[in-house]
Amino acid sequence: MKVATFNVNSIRSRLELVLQWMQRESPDVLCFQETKVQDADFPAAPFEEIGYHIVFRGQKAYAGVAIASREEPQEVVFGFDDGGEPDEARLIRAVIGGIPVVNTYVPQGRSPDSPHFQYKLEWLARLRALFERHYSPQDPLLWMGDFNVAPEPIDVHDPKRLKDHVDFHPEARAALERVREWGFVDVFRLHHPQEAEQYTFWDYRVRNALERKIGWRVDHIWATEPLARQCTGAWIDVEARRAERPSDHTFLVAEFAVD
DNA sequence: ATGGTTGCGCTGCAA
Repeated sequence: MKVATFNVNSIRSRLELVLQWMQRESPDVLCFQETKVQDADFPAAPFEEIGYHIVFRGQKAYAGVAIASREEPQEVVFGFDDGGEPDEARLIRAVIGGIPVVNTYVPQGRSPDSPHFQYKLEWLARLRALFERHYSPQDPLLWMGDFNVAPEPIDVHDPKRLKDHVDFHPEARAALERVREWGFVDVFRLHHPQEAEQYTFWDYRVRNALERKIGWRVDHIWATEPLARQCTGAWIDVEARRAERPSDHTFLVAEFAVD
């Protein structure tokens, strides 16, 4: 099973890039974030035409998530079910080919002194509680998406300078670590331990960021142990960031030896 | 690089 995640930064602006990538790479599951479109305007037909099911939940202008899959997704649920703000445009879960998949667009947080940053920290705590409620670390489970956190110093281009950035803040890293402790393995790091300058996001505002290696590894594919043991490889498709009208993120891919 | 770019949807906001 081949799975991938991509923050598209508008599914409508990135439609051709995405469809071409899918036809070339033929993933079984592809999770999207920042689709930036309300459900009534989501371009579902093009995905169906190339042989994929697509489920999505979005809103006007910001956020929005979707999952494309070869097999029909089962048990599709949007948002949190803990009685708080469901935040449906940031969280989709489903069971695909018998494996539960959770796709998240974790809130960015804007700045460390902002209420939005507190919301981000709470959001990650709520997500751990959701994993505790619905899943077991002893069973196969995939968590993938834009986590908006670079876990370790090796995952950013300048860890000293970026320590107060919301995507590399000690509190954000600790909040993500709390979720990881529940029972996840970062399958990219599993296959590329200590490999530096492996990024999935480069800010549009930084000129020649890709060439200058000014990036962040904030998109992730994490699996529970029994599934991680079956992971045969993981990689970042840097070429897709060199496309004509690229997203500011790129595709992260992983393969598993399961049917 | 306390600058810069992109997308949405119409004016400035989010990232």
